Amino acid sequence: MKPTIKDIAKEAHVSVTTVSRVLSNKNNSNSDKTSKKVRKIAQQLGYRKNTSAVELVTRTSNVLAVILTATHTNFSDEIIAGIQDQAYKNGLDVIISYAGENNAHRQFQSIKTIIERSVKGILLLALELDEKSRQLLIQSKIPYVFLSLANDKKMPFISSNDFQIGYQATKYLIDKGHKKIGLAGLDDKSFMGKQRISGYKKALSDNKLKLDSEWITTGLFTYQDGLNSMKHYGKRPQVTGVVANSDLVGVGILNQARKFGVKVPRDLAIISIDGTGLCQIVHPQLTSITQSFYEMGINGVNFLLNSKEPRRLSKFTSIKIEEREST
Amino acid sequence: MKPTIKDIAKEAHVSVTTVSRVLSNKNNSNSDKTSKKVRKIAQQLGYRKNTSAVELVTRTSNVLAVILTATHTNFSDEIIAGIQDQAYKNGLDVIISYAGENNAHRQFQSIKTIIERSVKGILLLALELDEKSRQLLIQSKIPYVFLSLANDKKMPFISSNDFQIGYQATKYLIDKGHKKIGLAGLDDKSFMGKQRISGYKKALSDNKLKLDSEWITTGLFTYQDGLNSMKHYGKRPQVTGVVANSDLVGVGILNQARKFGVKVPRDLAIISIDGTGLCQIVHPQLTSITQSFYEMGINGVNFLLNSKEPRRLSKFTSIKIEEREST
DNA sequence: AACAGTATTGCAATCGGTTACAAATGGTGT
DNA sequence: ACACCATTTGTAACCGATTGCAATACTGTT
Repeated sequence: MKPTIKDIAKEAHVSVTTVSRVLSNKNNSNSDKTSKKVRKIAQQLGYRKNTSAVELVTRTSNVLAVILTATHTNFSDEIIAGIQDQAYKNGLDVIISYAGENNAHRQFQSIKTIIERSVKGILLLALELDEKSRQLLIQSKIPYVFLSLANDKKMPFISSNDFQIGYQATKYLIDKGHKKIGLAGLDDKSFMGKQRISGYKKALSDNKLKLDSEWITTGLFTYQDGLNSMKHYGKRPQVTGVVANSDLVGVGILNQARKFGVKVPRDLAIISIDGTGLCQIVHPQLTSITQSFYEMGINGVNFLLNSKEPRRLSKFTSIKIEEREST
Repeated sequence: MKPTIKDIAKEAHVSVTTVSRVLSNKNNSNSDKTSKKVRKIAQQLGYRKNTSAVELVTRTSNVLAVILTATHTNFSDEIIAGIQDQAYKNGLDVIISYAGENNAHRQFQSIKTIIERSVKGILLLALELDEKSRQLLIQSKIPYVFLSLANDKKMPFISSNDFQIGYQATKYLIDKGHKKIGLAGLDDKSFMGKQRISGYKKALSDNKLKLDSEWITTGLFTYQDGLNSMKHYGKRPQVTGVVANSDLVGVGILNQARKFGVKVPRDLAIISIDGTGLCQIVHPQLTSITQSFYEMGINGVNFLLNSKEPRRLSKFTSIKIEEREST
């Protein structure tokens, strides 16, 4: 049987109270001698705290939960790194749960499991919640924050400003002299997609450029969507520049362009949104609007730690343009 | 305050025992009428089980823990997908903890945290444990299994047969007519590295080919190691074929070769070990020894579920060669 | 030596569930 | 009406920690 504080208490001829105080570092009130003795015996017995018991009695837990989709958002690693680092600094543990992809049931299950562990906070990564899961989450009263995906439901989030992303990316190509600019691979049903489209349109109209709705291709930010977009633009592309809505889309466009014999950047300029490592290992390297994913993770944790009462939050992290070889 | 079974009991005019039985589906012994009533009230009150309490009293948990490094992450997604799917089928929850990269302290911390939650089993992904962490893990008596990384310490693992990987990859190039074959980017200190080197050497000697130790470059399976390896091989490469020890290494070699004006596969053939999606989105697409990562995840979970008493396991999952454009 | 004041320690209740065992209830056959 | 057994329900102990409060042990002062 695994040793408990009772065993230690017996061995050390003290009460469990004393053992508990020593082992949870309330050392302001125990003598050095006793502390040392208790710690030594705990060590000898190979004692491990039972977290369930602690959480039960203290009614708190020092765990942050991250929920993400399995959809291969290749930037989630960066966000998670930020979360982990910041959590670690604050003595918190992190547990991660994959909610399947677009599987409402699994999503619900995942959130339910998390809630039943009464974690300290929940970070939702690039996750679009269906209504039922959303109710569950709100009802739980556990602080939460969406990362990387904003939303229009008045739920707290930290993300890039997607209007700005759409605007800046487009503006960048305009400044390079392009007049026919595509926007590829985004989900025009999502809040994020709408924002980017608005930014894109605004940049065009601000510069007195007309827009052809054929230039916008929809999708779910995947590699395949990139290929499809390029096929749509054609061998003699109807656009001279394109804003790829994820790095994978960018690479897809790039590869299909190569197949078509369309030279990048000579015949087609590409600017890719995200700026993950992928941009640098393809050829030509992709110019990108780089998001501050790591920072999103950091900020997300900070927000949860300071939110005693549920409060509103809409925070944008910075974006920057990194020019590489595709423009 | 969050409702407990006591609240439900009061509301339903039954005892907590009854509520507990209903809500944990021991319905073999409760009347339908009571069950329905209890469930309805639980629903109304927005009741959520307190997992800590359950785990405390039952002394079990239905959680599997995954520990991984931040390092060679580009195949861990596949393994995790396998783990998740299989865990889900068995009604288990999965929590994931990143142990930092090569940070012994963080590794130890991570394992300690997991153990204190007394999970049902631990899956260690591509993780090389230092001695202290290893002791802790063994001492905990919790079933565990290493995935993707074999080891010589008599600890259970599921991985590919790295000797075979080294052998097959080399043999493949030999069959293509290559006589000077490099082995790039592996850690020759690790068990895995040693196995691959043995396989590589055996394939050469079986075919009466001599070996030049300059052809083996060491590293930690990173993109940068790929670049370095190619720089080492030179503009007029001393090898005509190379076995890249990870997809990232393969891409690194590819890109540096392009910079050198070395044409792949004409001047240099590349076969890459892992076979993740990356192989298909670079140009030319990389031929690969593809590992069964998803299957590793499945098998890992199954092993943990069947291991009442800690037992030995050395299981190899299948590998296959997928020919693409780089050879 | 007595006493106040402070530093340590221990008692016992508590967190929210589960479960062995006992008690109550209900149905059946005679 | 009663014995008998099966079904359903309840009582109370327990899991392993934390913590308010009371009890005890020390310390220095007069």
